[in-house]
Order: sequence, then C-alpha cells, then structure tokens
Amino acid sequence: MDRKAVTVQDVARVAGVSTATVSRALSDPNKVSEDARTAVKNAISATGYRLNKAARNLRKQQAGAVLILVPNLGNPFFSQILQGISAVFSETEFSILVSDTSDPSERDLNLVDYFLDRRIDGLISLDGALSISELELFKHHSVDDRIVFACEWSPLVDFPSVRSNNAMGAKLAIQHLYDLGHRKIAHITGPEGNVLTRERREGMLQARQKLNLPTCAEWIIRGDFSLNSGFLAAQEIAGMDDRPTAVFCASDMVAIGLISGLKREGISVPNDISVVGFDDIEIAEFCDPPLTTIKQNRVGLGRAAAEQLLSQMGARVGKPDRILQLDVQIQTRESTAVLAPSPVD
Amino acid sequence: MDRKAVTVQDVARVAGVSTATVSRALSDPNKVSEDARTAVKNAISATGYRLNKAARNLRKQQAGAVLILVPNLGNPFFSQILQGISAVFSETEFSILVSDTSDPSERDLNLVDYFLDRRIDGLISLDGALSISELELFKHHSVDDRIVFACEWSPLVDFPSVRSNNAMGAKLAIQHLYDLGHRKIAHITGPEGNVLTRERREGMLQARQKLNLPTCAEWIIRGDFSLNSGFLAAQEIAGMDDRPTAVFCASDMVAIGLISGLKREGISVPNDISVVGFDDIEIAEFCDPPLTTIKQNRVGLGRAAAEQLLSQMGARVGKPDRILQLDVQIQTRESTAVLAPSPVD
DNA sequence: CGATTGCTTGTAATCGATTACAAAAATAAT
DNA sequence: ATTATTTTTGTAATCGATTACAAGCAATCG
Repeated sequence: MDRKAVTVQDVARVAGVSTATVSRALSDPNKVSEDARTAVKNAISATGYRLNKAARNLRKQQAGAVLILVPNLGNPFFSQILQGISAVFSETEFSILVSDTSDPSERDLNLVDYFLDRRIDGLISLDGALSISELELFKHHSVDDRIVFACEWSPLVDFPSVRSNNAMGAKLAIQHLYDLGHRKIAHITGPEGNVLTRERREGMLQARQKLNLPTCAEWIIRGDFSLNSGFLAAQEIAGMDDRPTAVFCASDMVAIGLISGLKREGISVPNDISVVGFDDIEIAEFCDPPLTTIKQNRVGLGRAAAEQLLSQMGARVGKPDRILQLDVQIQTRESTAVLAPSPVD
Repeated sequence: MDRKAVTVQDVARVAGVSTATVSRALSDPNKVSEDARTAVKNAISATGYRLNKAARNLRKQQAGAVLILVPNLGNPFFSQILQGISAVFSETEFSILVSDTSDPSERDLNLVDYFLDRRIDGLISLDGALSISELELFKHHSVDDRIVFACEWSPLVDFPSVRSNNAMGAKLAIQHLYDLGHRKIAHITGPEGNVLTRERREGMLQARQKLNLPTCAEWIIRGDFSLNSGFLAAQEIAGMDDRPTAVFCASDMVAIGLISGLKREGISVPNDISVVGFDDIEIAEFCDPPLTTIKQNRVGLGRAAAEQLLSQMGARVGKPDRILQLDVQIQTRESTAVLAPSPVD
C-alpha cells in the first residue's frame, strides 16, 4: 500500500503550502495561521504522512532516546523503578534504551560513547558504582548535565540524584524494634562500598546511639543484599554467645534468606528473633511470617528521576533539585513481635 | 574540545581519499585497498571521528533498534529473559527499546506505528496477548516477518516463537509426584486465555490420563500466576472433602502463595501436601520449604529469541526455525515428599 | 500618506553518511 | 601489444525534516 514513504514534500503539495509551513505546523502550531494549520492537518490525514525520526534527529542533532543503566535486570527491585521511568518517557518523544551493567558483554563499551555517538540525549543510572574514569569522561565531554542517578548514586561526583531516605528507613526500623522492647539489635549490611549499605548502616548506628542501645561488634554482619547472604548470617547468629533478639536487614532478600536460615537452626521468627527487611518487595507479604519491612516508593522514584532528567535536558520547565529524597514508611507485618520476657536461667 | 562534529568529509580530507572510500572502508573493508584502509584508519584515530547514527539510519532507511514488549517489567521472570535478549543485541549495532504492556500510558499508541515511524527494525514480544487488530495491522503493513514471540505467543497467528516446552514441564511435575506415590493431584492454573495456562494444563491432563490418575473437577483451581491466587487456593483446598495430596502450580509465585496459605490452614508442606511450582525463580531455593519446581532456561530463551529475530532481519545467516522449543528440567527440593501412608480412619 | 512593526510564508541550505554511476587503474587473457 | 576483466576510486545525488533568511502583506502609528 503505502510502500513509498510520504514526506513533508508530499504533504506540502497537497496542502498547497511550503515544506517550511508543514514543519512549523507540526512543531509549533502557533507560528502558523489558522488556515494553513487546518490545510496541513487535512493533507496529513489524506496522505497518511508519518514523520521520519531519523531525519529529524539528524537535523536537530539529537537522539530522541535516553539510556537507563540497571545493575541487574533480573532483580525485580530495579525493574520496578524502570517501570516508573518508562511511564514518564512514554508520554514524551524519547525512547528508552536499557542496558544491564552486570552484563559483561556490555561492559567494554564506554558509556560516554553513547553520548558522543549521539545515540542518547540523557542517562539515568540505577547503578551507583560507575568507575571514576567513566565519571570523569562525562565531565570532560560536558555531558554531566544530562545524567541523573536514581536509587543509588555515586559519592565520587555530585550529579543530580533521586533516592529514598535510607537513613530515615533505618531509623524507622530501629525505632519500631525499640518500641517492641528490643535492645539487642543486629544488622546485616549490604555489600561493602555500596552507598545504600553505608546510608542504612549509618542511619541504624545513629538511631541506636540516640536510643542508647547496647552495641557489639559481632552484631554487624556483612551481607550483600542477596538471599544467600541472609541465609549464611543465620548460622553466624545461631552460634553467638550473646544472641541479638532482633535483626534489621539491609534488604528484603537478606531478610528472607535469614528467616529461612534461622528456621534451619531451630530459631523461630518472630518468637525468638524479630526480623525487619528493607524494600518491601512484592513477595514480602507472602513470606512466612509476612515480613515487616521499610517500604520504598519504587515507581515514584523512577518517575521522579525521569522528570528530573527531562527538566535537565530542557524538555521541561521544571525545577532543578539536585538531590531529591523520597520518604519511606514502615510496613508492619508479622516478622516482628514484642520481645518475649527473657527466660529465667 | 571536539565540539564541532568530525564528519566523513574531514576523515576523507585527512586520509587523502573520497568520502565514498571512507564509508566503504567502514562498512565493508574488503571493498577497499589495503592502502586506503590503513589511511582511513589512521585518519579516523587522528581526527577522533565518530559515525553519526542518525545520518546512517536516514540514508539506510532503518532504525538500528528493536522493541521488546514486556507484559510486566516488575516481574523478575520477564526481566531475566530481557537479560538474555540484551546480551545478544549488545554485540550488534541494534539498541533495544523496552516497553511495558501493562503500562496504560503506552497502551494507546499503536505498535505498528513503531515500525511505520521507522523507530524500530524488529520486535520481540514476551506478551502473547496482543490484540487481533494489532496483529492484523502487522500483517497488513507486512512487518510480520520482523517479529518474534518469546516465552508467550499468540495462538491467533503463526509468527515465529521461542518458548519453553511447557507440556513437558507439566509431565515432569506429574511424573515426579506419581513416583513419590501421589495419585490425587490438584492443579492451580494460570489466568484464563493465557497460552501458558493452556499448555501447562493440557500437559498435566495428558500426563494424568496416561498414568490413569483419578480426576475431580474440584482439583482444577483457577489462578492467575500471582502470589495471592495461590494464597486463596489454599483455603479452597483446605475446605475440600476429598483433599488432594499434591498440587502442581502453574507458577512459582502461585506455589509460594499456596504454601503460605496452607500453613495458615494448619496444613504442612510437604508432610500433608506436596507442592510443585513452575519457573524456578531465584527465591524458590530459599522458601520454606525450598520449592520443587520446573526450571526454565530464561536467559537462553531470551538469547534464542534475539538470535531468531536477527536472522529474520537478515543480520544473521541463520536458520529460520519458526518455532523453537527449549527443554525444561525438574528441580527437586523439599516441597515434595513421599506420600505418607493414609491415616486409618 | 509614508514609515514602522508584526505576522505569515516560501526558498534553499543544512544535518552526515551512503551508494548509483561512471571513470580510472590494475590485472588477466588472447 | 591489445583487449577484456576486475578492482579501486571519486563525484554527486540522495535520505527527509528543520530553519536561517528574506520577502510579502496587513495593521498601526505619527
């Protein structure tokens, strides 16, 4: 049918105007008279015209796309943020490209090349662990004003960033356990070097100090956000002389692994030990016991990051908040309980 | 620094050849003499030339991108397939665009428009539930040879498709339960209308028939792949007069919800009822009890779909298998056990 | 009434790579 | 040595939309 492409030339001819007028009618209708506008509109539907993106991009020196860097696509936590991002950009002229930073085959190509090759106009990174050399290339080629971090961020630079209030989350968790009577509270961290690990641990330490809780070096256990690290931590905890009565985990996955591991050790949650997670992933509600956790607004995080990037790229009038911190809430379920009176020895 | 773009013109001048030669040296080096090739190579690194994709795409009448339709980005099951797809395309000149079909804001734009607007060269759909009108538009504009289904597929058309052997999975599950002594086996289905629901249910029914297992209308319970549908099914099962001794679930999420629900009802897994899932999602190993399930090769599925699309788009020499079915395996864990001798009434 | 301003429009150059076509050079064949 | 064939190269048109510039026209002003 419409095999040969219809161009602005054709529309112009049918509408009886010039190509310039057609183009203007499309991009900025106010710049054109009422008459011309309707003539063009009619000609477009008569001819079945469709704008050629490649031509526009070439002329306007832009890409019409943004890149989303995801640390691990297989992780539902990230893919839900992606959902929020996707929702915002679907209403714009930008397409979204997705790249998995854990994928070794994508690792060799320089990120800045995406910009230099004019394949993207902007970048949202959910990965805070970009290398310093990469970050410096961004600055060197001055594309750093078209980058936003979401969820994670890099402490090496001060690029704009949208994040959850991780410290607040940690405080809510500790306060909740405190209110239930717990004093001996352990923490399973995320991987060393990760900003979220740091924020959550620091928040916890501060909350602890403020409440004057006892500390014990043993009670800070290194994890890595994974199920397995929680599972392994259970064995450590089971073997402790001075066993904590509650554990605040840096992620829900860790918490689930922990609970699974504790059961193996014959330790019951929440009867013997209360557990709090972080993230409120979907499955948290259906664990046994259902998990008390810190709920992040993942979709909102994605949306906010997308809006932020749009305004930085000049496609929005918006306000350039450099750092936007979203509140978190505690979602109380059944993995936490009032501290049982300590058994009389 | 390199603010003003370096073009083939510049490279040509520096190399002392024509733009045609530069272009040829880049796209098909064999078409150009050894001397010219090295001259161009040197000129490129001397000038810091980078090819402008928009210009190439305009001239070559292509998009350099493929679209991946994902039913739900928040679901790790799909995002892992995405990982496989992403790995393959990252080695090609194609970028991947991702769109979430559950996102209402993306719903209004016609998929075929992506092709007509030359925004994409190909499409991989993980969503089998595309509307008949959409599918017909694909055919009408003859872009149906640049589409591949992965995981799910549409029974309305015979587009190429890469899928797991779902019937085989169902058979493995039933056989496994049979071998453990179970005869009264229930099934929680996926949502009605879904192809995976149908394949898994049919596979189960066939296996049942072959093994001469008793049937009971009550034992086929409608689900929808979700945690919650499994949870609700538990109540149904608990209330049955003739209770099954094993349940084969259409997804791991259902199985996890079911186990959680059964516990509520005071029914123990696997002591009272054995449960088999489908998918082998990451968390299956860390459930309580760890879930016996049918393992799909998700990343392999994504890779195969990507390869298939590449060969259809002519970017690979490959073989055009219309339908590729990947084997599945049973992953035995602790949610299934030998049937306990029935209690003497 | 002539000059100034504002609005609308058209012409033609432009973005940067690809490639049809033809010419030139190198190689093989007679 | 001459012709036929192949390989290599260059010129210039092309892909399709945007926009700088200039010009046409009507309205406003002194």
